[in-house]
Amino acid sequence: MVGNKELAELIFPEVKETIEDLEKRYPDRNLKSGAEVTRFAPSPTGFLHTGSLFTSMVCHKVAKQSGGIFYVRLEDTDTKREIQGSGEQLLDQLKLFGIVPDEGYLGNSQKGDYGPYIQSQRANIYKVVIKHLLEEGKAYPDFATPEELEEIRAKQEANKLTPGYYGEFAKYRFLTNEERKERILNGQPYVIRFKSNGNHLNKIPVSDLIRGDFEIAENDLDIVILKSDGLPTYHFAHACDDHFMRTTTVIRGEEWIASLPIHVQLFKELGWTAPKYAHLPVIMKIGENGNKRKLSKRLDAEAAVSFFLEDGYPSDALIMYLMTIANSNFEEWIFEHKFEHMEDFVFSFDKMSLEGALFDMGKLCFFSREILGKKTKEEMLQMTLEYSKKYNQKLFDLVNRDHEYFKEIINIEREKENPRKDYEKLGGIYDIISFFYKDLYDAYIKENPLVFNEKFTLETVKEVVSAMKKLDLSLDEQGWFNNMKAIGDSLGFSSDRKAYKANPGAFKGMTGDVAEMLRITLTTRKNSPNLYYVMRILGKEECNRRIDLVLAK
RNA sequence: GGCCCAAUGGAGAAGCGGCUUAACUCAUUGCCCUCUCAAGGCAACAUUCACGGGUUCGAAUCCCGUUUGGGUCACCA
Repeated sequence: MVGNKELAELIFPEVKETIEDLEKRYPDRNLKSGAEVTRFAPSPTGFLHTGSLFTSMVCHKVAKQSGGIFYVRLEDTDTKREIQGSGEQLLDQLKLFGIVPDEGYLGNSQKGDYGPYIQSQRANIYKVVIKHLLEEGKAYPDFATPEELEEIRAKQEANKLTPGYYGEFAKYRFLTNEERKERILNGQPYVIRFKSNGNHLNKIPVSDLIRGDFEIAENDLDIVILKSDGLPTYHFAHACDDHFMRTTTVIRGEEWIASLPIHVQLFKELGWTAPKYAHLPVIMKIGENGNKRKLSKRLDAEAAVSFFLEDGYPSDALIMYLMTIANSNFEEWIFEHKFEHMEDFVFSFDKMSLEGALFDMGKLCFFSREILGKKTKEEMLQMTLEYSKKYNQKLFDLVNRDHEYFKEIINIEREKENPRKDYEKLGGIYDIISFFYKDLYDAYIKENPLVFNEKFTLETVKEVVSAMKKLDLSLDEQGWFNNMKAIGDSLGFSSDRKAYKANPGAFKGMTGDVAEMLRITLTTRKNSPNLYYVMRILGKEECNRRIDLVLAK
């Protein structure tokens, strides 16, 4: 007669520790009441997803605002999908968004008393727990081959039964320990499954911080807890790790709701208190078929956090945008606080929408312009340098020609009450400011025709532009403008808007038309920063040189 | 298909039985101001809350059904 203990010993002869040992090694955290311990638990399977950033932001926020702990745990149990180095990159990118773990996996190192924080290094911990389960008869080795599993599934489908390894279909759960021992001794491969005592006809109450209370069918599947490679599955690792790492609140995507019965059961059978759960809605996008679907890394550029980094959206803009999705009252709050100190905002789960929001690029751009507009010229220089060095060589070289010149340009109508907001991302700066640089302007003029308002003949344009050479740049802005108005008037361009509107036929145009011609001449574009400052930066000589260039065309 | 969740404008949403002729923000459109933008100011944009029933003196709010959308059913997480 082979007992459970003997079987457990046969499977895990090297495991000497007990659950009690683990409980002692990982004692309750000594935190003030109300302090939440949260975790972000990514798999090193690729780059940081926007949805993961969203989740980690919420985890981080909840821990920080409660005086708790936020840690990162690397879930690298799927060795087949693992991408080398992606764990480090995940942490690097998180950091760019101000999400820095208090403990756990830090990329190149680990920190904290509840580690290791990399699941593949926790194999012995899982084995201790599984050995215990084996001893209690709550787990068993399963020798089913993929073919057998497929057979079971086919049979279930043919009979319109729920697919899965459960009840009578869980054929190896009925083996005697003798039979198990024999197969193991024969070297037959196996996994360890949890022996479910649930019935899917029973409803169990579950609780979610966002969705409230509801009922789900009890789990009756004998789920795999230890794969044949000796590593645990997500469900089991979740129970063990979040128990021994003393997580108070598990915050994860809503795709996990369906497996909640498994987790509830695992915690119950292990005799542990389950953590609180918050299942976050997923960020969506309208798909090709017109329906909503999850942001897809393969289909949607904005699904990868690197996309925003590469284009140079400021990290706080993305975080602010994500927070508006997370908490509906955040927007009003951040407006009141003039887009500053968002760390003071108090997040709450019940202000969270239950439905997945559509990713709104336009709104992100709004936040981005707002934030970039508030930076000082020094900050802009630093940010642009930092960004372009990594992602935009062309811009990097341009800025490095002359830092002071760049600051002068970028500072036009900045650092005032209502600053300009025409930079929506750092990556867009090059196109907006390149005309300031003589060689780039010349190169452009050489290759491209300037497009003036077709209302006016080329002769008119030349007449006006040429007259602009007389503009006095030593005047202040108002004086300069009056100067331009006067010149315009003398050429038949009304400086009196009302007079012009009352009798448009009496004039060639308005001062606005004059300004536009000059602007296009000097900047090649219809839109540019404040013309007065543009001209001051360019200097009288360069302005006139450009005018002559255009006149000669 | 089974199970679970959800449904307010172009988007994010407030709303928790009477204070709602549905807040706020983005977007869009018009007007004012204006050298272009930006900013600012003023308007417009859901006569109605997916639909149908019910409860109630009273429903976007509660209940039921329908529809639609999302999630999930692995030795992936």
